[in-house]
Amino acid sequence: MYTESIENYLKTIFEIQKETEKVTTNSISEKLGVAPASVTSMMKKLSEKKLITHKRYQGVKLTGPGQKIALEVIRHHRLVELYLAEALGVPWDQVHDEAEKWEHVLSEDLEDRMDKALGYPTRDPHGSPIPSRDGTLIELESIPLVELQPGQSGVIAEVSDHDPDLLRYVGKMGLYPMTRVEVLSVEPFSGPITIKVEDSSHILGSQAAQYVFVTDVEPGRSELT
Amino acid sequence: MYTESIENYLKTIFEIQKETEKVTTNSISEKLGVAPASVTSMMKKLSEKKLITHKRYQGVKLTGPGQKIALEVIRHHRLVELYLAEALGVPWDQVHDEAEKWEHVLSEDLEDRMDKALGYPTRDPHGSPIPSRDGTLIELESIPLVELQPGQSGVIAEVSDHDPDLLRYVGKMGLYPMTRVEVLSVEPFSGPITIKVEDSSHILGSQAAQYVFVTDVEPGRSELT
DNA sequence: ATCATATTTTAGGCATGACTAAAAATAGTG
DNA sequence: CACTATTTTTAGTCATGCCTAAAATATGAT
Repeated sequence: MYTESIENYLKTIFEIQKETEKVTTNSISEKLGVAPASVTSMMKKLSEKKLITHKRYQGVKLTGPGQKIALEVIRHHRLVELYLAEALGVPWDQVHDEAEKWEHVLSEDLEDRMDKALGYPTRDPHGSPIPSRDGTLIELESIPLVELQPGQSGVIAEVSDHDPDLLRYVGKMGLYPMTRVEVLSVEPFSGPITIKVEDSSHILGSQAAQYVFVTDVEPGRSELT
Repeated sequence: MYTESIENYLKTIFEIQKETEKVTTNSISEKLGVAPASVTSMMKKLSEKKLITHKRYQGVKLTGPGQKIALEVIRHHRLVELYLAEALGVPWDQVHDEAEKWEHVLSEDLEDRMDKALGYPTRDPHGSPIPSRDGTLIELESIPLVELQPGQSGVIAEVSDHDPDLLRYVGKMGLYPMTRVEVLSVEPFSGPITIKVEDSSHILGSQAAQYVFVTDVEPGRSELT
């Protein structure tokens, strides 16, 4: 078993790897909230354990075993998030912080029991895919809501869970995964967009619309008029 | 917030205090599985934080605040045990070990949610009382099953959860809390006893019978014949 | 009461994982 | 290409919580 700290580093590296190709010391430092020097010394340790490869000044990359562990932690995290939401009614803006703690103390047995109780789910409350037990992660093709043209509509695939305030904000509009949303208008110069969700319309800041991802994009009604 | 280590020490001191009056360095050392010297240095730290009083070579005692924290940890532990058993079907011999980890990461919010989901319970799966949120613990009057005379019967109040093997052993006989058990015979020289649980009889070692506690003791049928 | 034994404490170390400050390597700009 | 700014690493510290070995204190038997 690895320490909580190691699990967090591996998870963080995996998440950065997913969006920026090159995983730098600074990016890990920022995301994890530790000093860059602390990252370097941990990278040395992870290299020795063959969980990452690390060329001095050149960033890091997870090895097979390293990625396996990262995915296990992420599986724990997302299963717990969903469990807390479904079984205990924890609001979706709170499940992330709780899962950050639980992910490290979840036994394999309890993982299985939760998985079963939830009916072997594939998505967490924010729409992120839950890795399978053998470490397979199926990413859903999706684009940021902010990129949709007026008249286009899409189905919410995923909402970034990095900020509870954002989740509460978009949650109030009903922007949950699986919900269809139509873009009515887009203000220029990265201005707000007007959207329609379940027959009521809302104004959404472009910043927030960057963190809401949609799939299944269709031309929408305005194309037909 | 206190460290996991501090929480474990306080919980352990509370548990020893409950059964032996004087809490010695060695008893803490054994129960916690750490060297006596480690205990001494932790006692120094807990004294400075006013969580215990400590006279050199004279044992320790929890202060009010120290006991409060101990009871919070125990409340977490027992609530989690019951939750795991009820909600996820974890067998009663496994809940203790899982709860040892969960008790330290349970937020107040989740504590409340579990408490509510369970219907504000007062006993964990082993029959131990769950302290209330304000730190009140109601001990049930009970005596070891081994002290019952042939013919007497009682209701299982509590089974020690210190050994999973014991729990599996007595569980197979149906010796769960709230179950009535009758002592049919007692072999001399601390020999095994014969018991009747739900119309089937079993032989129980005296060692095990020491860890099963009963209440509501009645003379039983053999007194009437 | 004394002396051996058991208990507890002190002293000194070690691993983990964080930090700051300073040095080294890289990247960007004229 | 040189020079500055940024990034990364090294060096040295620190707190936590554990350890062993040795010293101090307490306990119990004669």
